[in-house]
Amino acid sequence: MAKEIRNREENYSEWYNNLVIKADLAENSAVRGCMVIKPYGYAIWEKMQAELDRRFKETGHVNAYFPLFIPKSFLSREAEHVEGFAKECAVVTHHRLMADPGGQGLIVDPDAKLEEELIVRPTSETIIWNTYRNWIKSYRDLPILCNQWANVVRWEMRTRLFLRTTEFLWQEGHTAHATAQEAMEETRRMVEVYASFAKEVMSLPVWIGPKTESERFAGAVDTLCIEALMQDGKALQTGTSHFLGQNFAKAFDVQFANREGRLDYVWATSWGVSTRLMGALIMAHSDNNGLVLPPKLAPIEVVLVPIYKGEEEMEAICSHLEALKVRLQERGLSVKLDNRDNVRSGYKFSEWELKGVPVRIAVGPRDMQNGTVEVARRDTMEKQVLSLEAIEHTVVALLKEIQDNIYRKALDFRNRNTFEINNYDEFRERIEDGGFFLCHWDGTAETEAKIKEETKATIRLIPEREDPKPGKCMYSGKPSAQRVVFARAY
RNA sequence: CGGGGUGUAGCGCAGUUGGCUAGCGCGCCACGUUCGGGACGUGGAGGCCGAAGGUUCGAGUCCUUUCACCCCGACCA
Repeated sequence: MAKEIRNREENYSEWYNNLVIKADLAENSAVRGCMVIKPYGYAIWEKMQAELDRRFKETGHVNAYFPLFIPKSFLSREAEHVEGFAKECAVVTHHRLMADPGGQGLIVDPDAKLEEELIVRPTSETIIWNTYRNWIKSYRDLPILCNQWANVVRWEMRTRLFLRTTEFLWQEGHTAHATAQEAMEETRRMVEVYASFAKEVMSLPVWIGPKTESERFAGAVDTLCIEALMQDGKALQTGTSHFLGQNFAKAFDVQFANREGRLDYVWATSWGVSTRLMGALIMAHSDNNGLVLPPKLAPIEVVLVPIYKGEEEMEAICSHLEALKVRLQERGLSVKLDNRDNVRSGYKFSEWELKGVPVRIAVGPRDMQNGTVEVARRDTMEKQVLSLEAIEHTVVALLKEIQDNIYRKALDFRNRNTFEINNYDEFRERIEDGGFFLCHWDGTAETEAKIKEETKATIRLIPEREDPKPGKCMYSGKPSAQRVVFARAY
């Protein structure tokens, strides 16, 4: 299936777009580069939010909320941060509209010009650190472990549903610590939270590791990330966790009295994942029949479809299914009984497959007689006729099996598409087919830039190995401490 | 911002060297027959042909301008 998709790589964008729209997840809005997340798509996001939030709380974090608007001067405080974000921001310059004196409509009231422009947040480090200054006086105030669920705006030149929209939803954690070590541990802890979330909830295998200097977040000392492989062979960064050192504390003058009574700057981290995760989910698991949702993220885990002739039979089967629905719900499952009488069952089958519902149970007159149901699983498209007895146990077990199987499938795909390459010519050739490439690199930004220029491949991360094996850079032949992960990326 | 493409019904499209009443499929509404993998028949509703200007007896079609969207780059979670 994956191969089928990759064979039409030139149409992958179209495939993805169509899938998103047909599966009723999202559409383009009237506003440039923004998207409308439709109810079915948003339900998936809510499930992600709930799972992530639970994990954040488990690791000692609390939620808070900071303003949407950031005074322009804040953004210019941290030099590298300016470089990274200044070029792509939405700016509020006025606070009032007025009727056009010359005709119809509204114009911006020229008298309502703001003294200092406000930036719609592209990320919240600056406004948060400006706030933290007031919260932190002593080591006793630390650590601060805040997260916020918010929307941010980045005026990217090119947009794509879920992957790169002008406005997107995300969570951003911002923590403050007394020591560098504590902050580094936090950075590590959160990237691990993302990785286990990806694996356990999204059924998505990811690589973990630090970025190279050139790929780092603007203003970070170190950026850890998770990277996943999509079915067209391209990599997707699905989460980041940054060790910010004392950069923002210095820029916003956030100092605290330590145990020895001396003033020191606070150590910081920030970490985030966004609605891009939805894009990853779609591109990693879907097949040509539509979405394939891991049960833990499926808004509907089980759909019940009656098969009938005539009103009488329909009523009998539907009331039978109502009872089954209750039985399944009592097991904590999210169940939909599709009792529409204006479409036929075959139509319903296709529609729920398109939406990625993991398990479908169909019941017709034959089943009514035999006390059976037809159970179909979305991941493999297999069907089997089972006894109605203890069906709820079977379904619960099946959902778990599907969750695991989707992961195994994605892991297998990634393993089959991860290559160790030593020769640059071979690399150039093989990169065209996509995948992750483990190669030696001399550690210089120049080599990294050359390779990117010549092949469009970037270093996604430096994988963490217990015993890194040294070698020679495939490009320059110079010594390399270990292999790094190259890929073409979204 | 560069290169390519597309704008005609809710969606997907056709529309000849300009020609008179703008079409098809899907969907929608009504009725009937159907119903174990995207049903069928009959009837019906739905369009300033992206926008503005021009050429012409006549423009969906030709010319100019403009806007929007999509794809490929640069930018990026």
